[in-house]
Amino acid sequence: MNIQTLKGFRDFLPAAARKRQYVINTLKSVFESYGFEPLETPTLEYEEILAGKYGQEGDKLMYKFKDLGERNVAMRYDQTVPLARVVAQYENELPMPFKRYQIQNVFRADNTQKGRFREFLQCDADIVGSSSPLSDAEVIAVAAKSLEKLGFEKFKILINDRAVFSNLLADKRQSITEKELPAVIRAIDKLKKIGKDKVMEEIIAGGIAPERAMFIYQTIEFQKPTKQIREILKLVQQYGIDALKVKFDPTLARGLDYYTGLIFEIEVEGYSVGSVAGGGRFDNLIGMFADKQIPAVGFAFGFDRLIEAMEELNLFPDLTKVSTTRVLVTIFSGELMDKSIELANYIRSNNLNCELYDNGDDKLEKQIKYADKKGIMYAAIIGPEEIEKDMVTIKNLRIRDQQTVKREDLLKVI
RNA sequence: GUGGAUGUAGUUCAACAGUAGAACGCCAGGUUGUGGACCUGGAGGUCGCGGGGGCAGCACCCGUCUUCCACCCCA
Repeated sequence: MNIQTLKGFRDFLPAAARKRQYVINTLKSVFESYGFEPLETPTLEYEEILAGKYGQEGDKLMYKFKDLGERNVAMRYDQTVPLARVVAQYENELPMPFKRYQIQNVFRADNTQKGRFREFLQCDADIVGSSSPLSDAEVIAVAAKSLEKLGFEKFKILINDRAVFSNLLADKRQSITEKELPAVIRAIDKLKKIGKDKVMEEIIAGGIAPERAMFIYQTIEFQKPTKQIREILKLVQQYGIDALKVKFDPTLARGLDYYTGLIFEIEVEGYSVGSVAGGGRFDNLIGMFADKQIPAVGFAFGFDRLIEAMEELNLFPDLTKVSTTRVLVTIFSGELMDKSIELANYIRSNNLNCELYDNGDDKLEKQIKYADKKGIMYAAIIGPEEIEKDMVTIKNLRIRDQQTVKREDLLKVI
């Protein structure tokens, strides 16, 4: 038997898991401060719910199988389609607008690569049922405030309006068809990565004549902000986001086909791998299960990139390197074990995380080594000397210092 | 799905076709009441897996899987 994790799946050992939870908790607190509420949906859905919602590629990458009841099921592929299902299924029970955040794993049977896994965490926040620009501004603000809360100082919010692209359709001179548009958008989306020339090549390769491709490209490049965008820009500032951080970028495209209005991406200065968040308005998507269209706007954090960027910029507080255990109570000997158990209970009853070493036969040296390795701040020792005086020795492993105190005074020390 | 690399001790890596090694980590002792240093000793390897040619394979050939990187696509 090979002991290993499945391709594209990961373990998170305590040090890494703590960091992830720190980020998750921070995001939750910001989301909730704006009135977003948690939503959880099942890992498995009926296949027909998910099938065909993500295009050809998506169908290929979806984990699908038959369960023991012979039902055709598929694993959560993103959080937007389940959201649409929930909105349709509980339409009358949910407050509208429905503001929810969702932080769950999604599964894609994609080939692995740097920063790409088969199970990964998505952090979405969306507002369903509002077409107000205030909602557009709010999701941008929530994303920006989240980053600030995590310690990011320098980042850039690029925003654009998909209308820029749909206007191309209306423009007779370019005679671009609805069918050609997604490919053009995908090509332009790569601008930063591959440069203008390659983008032109790709548009042309998609079957559009060179002059026409150039015309399309230039039309986009010199677009002015739409009225919607100007409105949103203004509101975002009122939400307390530094205007210098927000920039209109007509060449911002975002690959996903379903965006209808606002689109935005956030790039962190000093982290070049890519954007850490992205989102936009998708007024025609939620309605795929309901009997009517319901507008929506939202965004998602690329969780792994967020972690990576924080790592590179050193934004994790020391806390995340430290054990959640505050005190390790050592056991001096089997005979004195009772005293240690009692002490551990006492510390715990005072709301401090306290761990009792679980083998009284181990040497004190080994017990303290354990505490040190685990990053525990204090070690408590109760031996014959302490018992005689009815005291306890508390050792600070950080500053290599220790003192012997009365039990009542213990809490003042730690 | 396509292409390129990769796999040897817990970890990071060595080893000309001819007896598998180092560093760090781990364990024990030095130090039977005290962690990060030091000294001494020790344990630990189906050389990813399967096949092939060869007197002989960790090394060569084929297949397969893993991991990594890129493309496609995407977060």
